[in-house]
Amino acid sequence: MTTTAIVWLRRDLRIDDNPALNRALAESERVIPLYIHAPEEEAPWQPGAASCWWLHHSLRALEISLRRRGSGLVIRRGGSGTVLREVARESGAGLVCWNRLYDLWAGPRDEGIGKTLAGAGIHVKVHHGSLLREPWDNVKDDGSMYRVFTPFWRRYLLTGPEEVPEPGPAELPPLPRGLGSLSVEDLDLVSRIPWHRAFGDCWQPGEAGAMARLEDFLGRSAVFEYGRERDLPGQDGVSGLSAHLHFGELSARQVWHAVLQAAGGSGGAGEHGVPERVRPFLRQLTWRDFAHHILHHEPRTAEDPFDRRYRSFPWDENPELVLAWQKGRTGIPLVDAGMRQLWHTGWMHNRVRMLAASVLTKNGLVHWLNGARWFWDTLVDADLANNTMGWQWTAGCGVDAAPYFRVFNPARQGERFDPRGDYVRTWVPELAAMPSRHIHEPWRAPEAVLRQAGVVLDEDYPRPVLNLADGRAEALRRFRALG
DNA sequence: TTTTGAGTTGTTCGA
DNA sequence: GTCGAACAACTCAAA
Repeated sequence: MTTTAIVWLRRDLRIDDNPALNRALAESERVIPLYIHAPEEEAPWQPGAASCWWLHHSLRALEISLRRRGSGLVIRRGGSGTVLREVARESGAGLVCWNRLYDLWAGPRDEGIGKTLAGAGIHVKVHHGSLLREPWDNVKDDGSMYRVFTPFWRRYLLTGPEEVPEPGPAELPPLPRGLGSLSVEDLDLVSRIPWHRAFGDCWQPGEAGAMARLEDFLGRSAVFEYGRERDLPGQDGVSGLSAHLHFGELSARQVWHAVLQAAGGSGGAGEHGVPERVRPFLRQLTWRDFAHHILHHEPRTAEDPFDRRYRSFPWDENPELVLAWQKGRTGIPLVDAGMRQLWHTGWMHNRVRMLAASVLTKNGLVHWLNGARWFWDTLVDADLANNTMGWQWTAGCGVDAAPYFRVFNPARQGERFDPRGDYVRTWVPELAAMPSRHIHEPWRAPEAVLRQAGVVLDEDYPRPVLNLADGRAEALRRFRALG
């Protein structure tokens, strides 16, 4: 029996259902939970500012709960391979366990580190802990990847059940004495510019916060209304678990099984193991697996259109539009509401993400990567697989993408999904007194209505900085020319 | 082997 | 006001 094992924690910042941690505990007497800060290894997609804020708080939460169980968290900085060898040497560890990451930079890096450690006589165990299934497990009969979601999802239903989560330890062995560690603060993750000051009111990073959110989502039965409510940004109809899932504060498996349990389903093999009333939500959860499936099989798509024809698409440079879009000053209320919610809370409702992306790429003809990079920096749930898939879907160049002619109309979207204007009123307070009929198109409102609402266009709130109809027509021309 | 039908998230136009 | 058609091309699995 190996006496000391290192658990290399990355984006599995939890104690429950952590296969690497359980493995280390099963095979050794002493266990060292280790976090290595090496953002430069993640280039060119180093964590953005909002992600770093989340990471800071998540690490603190993890450290506290590890200590409560009798252990602690060792934090180091430097090349991951080097630090792992150092800590192994200092502690005499003969085993390193981790849960797999799927990012393009992580695969080769981890494989290299695994070989180096093995060469130094250290055992390595790699586990599956982030997705419902490994990206290579849910493939077509001929072994190739899926390009359409529905068949991918159908296969989940037919070939379930999903793995059951493993309970985590109630107690942990103490850390070996004398192991040096940085503090979370030393990592300097939180920007000195306090633009994230409201994040703490919205989010509780860490395993306990993740569990509380899941329990709330299930407890108030929102999961059963998800099919209807998830599209309404002014309502509390979604789970809000995205960032928790990204950092692995809870696993997709835990969510899957908790939902099934709440629905009283067996979760057994065959489609009927998944009750109808939780299918809409579990289907969305499976989209996360699908995004990782795509990026695993086509890693180039983080920056290159999945549909290669789009490489020659004539995007426009439009820095003024990009700036207005980022600041939530486009003059299109629903888009501005979303962009301000993003800036303020580090998160945006998915319905509005699609609209904001559609306006930037299809009305504004700006390359989707401009939007993807902004989201990357400002979203607390920024995830390369999800972000890439979402932006390429909207731009029309991705897997199972929106057809080029599907261009969202912000006013129509507002009527359908924010009919009373609640969401706009919350995030664009200068329009709060506008009547619902006109709130999504203030530039078309009669003078008297504007006056009554106390809105002076271009002073209190801008007119649209782009002509939606012209942009749409031009986009359709260019997309058609591509075919 | 070939055919067929369906496929996350939409809008506009004309009858 | 409501309704269907048009706006492509391609993937996938079942027949």
